[in-house]
Amino acid sequence: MTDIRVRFCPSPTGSPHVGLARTALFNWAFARHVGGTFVFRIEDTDVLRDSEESYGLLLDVLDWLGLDWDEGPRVGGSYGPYRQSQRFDIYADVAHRLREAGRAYHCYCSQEELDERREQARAEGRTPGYDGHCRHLSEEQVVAFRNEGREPVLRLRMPDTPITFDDLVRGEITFQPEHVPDYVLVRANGHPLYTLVNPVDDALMAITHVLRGEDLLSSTPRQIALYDALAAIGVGDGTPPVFGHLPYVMGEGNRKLSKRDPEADLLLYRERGFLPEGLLNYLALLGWAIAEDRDIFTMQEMVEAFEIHRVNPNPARFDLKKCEAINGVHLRALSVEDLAERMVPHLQRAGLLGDQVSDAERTTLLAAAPLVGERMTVLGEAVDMLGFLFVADGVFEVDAADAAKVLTEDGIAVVKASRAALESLPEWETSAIEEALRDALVEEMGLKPRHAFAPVRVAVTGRRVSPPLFESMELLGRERSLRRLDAASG
RNA sequence: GCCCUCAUCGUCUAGAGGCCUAGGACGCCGCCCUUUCAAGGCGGUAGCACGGGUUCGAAUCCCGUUGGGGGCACCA
Repeated sequence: MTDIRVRFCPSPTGSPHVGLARTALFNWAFARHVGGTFVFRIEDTDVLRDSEESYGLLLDVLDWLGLDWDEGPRVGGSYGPYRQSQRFDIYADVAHRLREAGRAYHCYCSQEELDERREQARAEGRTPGYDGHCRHLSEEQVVAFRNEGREPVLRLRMPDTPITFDDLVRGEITFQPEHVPDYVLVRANGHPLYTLVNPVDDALMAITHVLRGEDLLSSTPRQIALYDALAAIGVGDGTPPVFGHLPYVMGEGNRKLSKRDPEADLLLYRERGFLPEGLLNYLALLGWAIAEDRDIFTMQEMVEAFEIHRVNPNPARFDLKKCEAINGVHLRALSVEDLAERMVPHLQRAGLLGDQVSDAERTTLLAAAPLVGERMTVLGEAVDMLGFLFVADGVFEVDAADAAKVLTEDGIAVVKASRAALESLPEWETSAIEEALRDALVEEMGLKPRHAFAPVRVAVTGRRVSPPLFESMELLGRERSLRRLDAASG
């Protein structure tokens, strides 16, 4: 084995989902760990379901996650093109030669006939797969079918021997020939199927290792058989890739996380402000562990440690809570500058910042970042937490429910007292503010701290839950803070 | 129905025959810290699906059962 080549080959349908990201991650980590080549191929042979928008999203999301590829769209490579929609002539040629060589044959059975025989087989307790009906048609039969106007599909002639392979995560697996019937490579309308194009491109692109979801496990013997047939016509060397079937990522209940599952939409995670490194770290935990007592790591650390045979074969439930917790750890590890920078798009989307961030706003953001960093699990939470700093006074509103709870008659008295204590403060900074408020509210009014500061907090930040109060007031500035105290008193 | 596959706390996992009185993490509960909320610290809760073997010894190996998942397409 010289050059290790792995591929990630999604179909551009719908919105990218987390299962896809996990597969991409494991392929990527494997390739990087062994110093191999990571190929990104687009399997867009399904004209009905594939979309250009989806294709764009795929690139977008991989970029966001930082899973870079060595060959594929945009970067090219010597095995291109990397979009299967641009390779139809290759498949047509391969299909033709497969038939010439007798490794595949035309099948004229109609859908109805197939269904009928399948039902019958099922009823009789036999394996319901294709029965090899058209395996050995005579010239006359073919002519007769043609005359009926039938268009044939192309089927691979499967060997009548068991097929065994050594799965990287599951060990040795054997399929008996009666359970892998001759299957369709090319539709009657001439369109090649996944079952043909996927192995053909793997062979043509010299892929050595295939890591994919366990849903493809039972199609593996078919692909191995095709590899052999392909070698017979000079495509590839007949050595099938080594397969490794990754466990499912399950959703609520005990179902595979499907594209329709809202929890599965990767774009949603980006919108909510998950960090790519946080999401990836969590995804890596679904079937793999870096060490006995550790689950936080960087992608670089993952690459160094990733061993495919250490992947656990059992399906994993996606746990949003844990995903958030892991993300929170990564978020807290960010530098102040980095965190501030990453919050910007979320604040912009909420309309709290404009397209151009002013120097003053940036300064505020930098000062606020350490206050909120340890309070967030995803970046999107910055909107609620920092809104009070960036919203114009005219637009600022106190949360009604919080006001009702805290800005009672007593509460308003507290607000008024704090206003009085603060208005002539010589220096507007955190410790001075704290000292003044403690003197006025805790010492003089005899309030417990928690009761003393709650009304002030609501008046100034609009909520009972906020970043630390005194720091927040310093950031807000004297003028705006006093105005809000006034507004709450009135 | 047949084939394939999986099986450790609620969840993700560590465990490659003795290091296991089964470890870690999330969650949950309690305490500490505390201007709110968090973060942090400390402690607690909870698991080897079942039954047979093999072995001096099994969470670990074998067989079976049960349960889950996937497949048996002109989907991927």
